[in-house]
Amino acid sequence: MPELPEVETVARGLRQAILGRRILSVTLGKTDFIDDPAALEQHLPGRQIEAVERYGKFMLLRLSAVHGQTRVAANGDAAPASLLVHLGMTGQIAPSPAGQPLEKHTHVCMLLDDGRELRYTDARRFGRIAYLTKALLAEELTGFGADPLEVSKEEFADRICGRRARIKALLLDQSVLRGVGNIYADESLWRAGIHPARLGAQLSKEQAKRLRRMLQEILRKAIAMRGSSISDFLDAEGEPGEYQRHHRAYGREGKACYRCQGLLRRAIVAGRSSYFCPKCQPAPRSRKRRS
DNA sequence: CTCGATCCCTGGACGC
DNA sequence: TGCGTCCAGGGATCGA
Repeated sequence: MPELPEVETVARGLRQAILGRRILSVTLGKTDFIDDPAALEQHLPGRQIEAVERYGKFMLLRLSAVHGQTRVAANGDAAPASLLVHLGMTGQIAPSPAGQPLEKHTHVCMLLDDGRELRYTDARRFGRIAYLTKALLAEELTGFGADPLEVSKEEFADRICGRRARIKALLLDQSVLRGVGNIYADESLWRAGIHPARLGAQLSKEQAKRLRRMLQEILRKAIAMRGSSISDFLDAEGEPGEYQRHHRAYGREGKACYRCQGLLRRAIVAGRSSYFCPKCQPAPRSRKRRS
């Protein structure tokens, strides 16, 4: 479940590990989650990894132009480009010595110029990998919402308070905020004392302000602790994160609330399991049937 | 605009 | 031990 903090952790690890390396060749396994597998094989070799960025839950490997190519394409094929990586639920990307046996579910291997291989593994293949030219990348990144760590309180309120969708759905909506997933949505709602089924429009300015502050605090702390490892998240060094120890809501159904000692509940909100404290996060007036 | 349902996929938990 | 079933969930898509 890599969300913003986990993706940020992986991106930082990759930055340390592979910046400046050149990709020599590409080997593919299953490719049904790759936009255009042939493009990877064709366009990655010869390019240098110049930067690793995070955009929401995406990672962006910025690739150099191809130099010394005898047949430089007129269609911009040799120009700088990017590799877009989304880890989905179970994606992992990390360098390992080229000789090392392949982990199960390894679907992309990029041989680097220092004898290592950058490998992508993904059991469920909910992830996504795409080779993108500058124009395609720009197109790909339109329609995303604000970065939750950067968003001002005014913009946050604007994006939330006018909406009739549930706050949980809004937090998960990547076109509202980019990078928040189920764990950090629930954690921030618990901290802010807001029920996940409250409508955006039902939040006061004060509540929106508090929610933003809690969300940012939690995301920063989670990044500092290298993310949450629930089932199988590992960073680019193959290490689990530590933030799961600080979860106050996610996965705590039936356990005592850290604030009021009441029992946490789980309900499906916006199609996702949502954990909350019925006492600290009072339910909205129900619009429909409900006991 | 917002909703729920469905699909993608595999591993792990659980019941019998 | 082993099988079947359910669940996890980010995102796309479709119909209501």
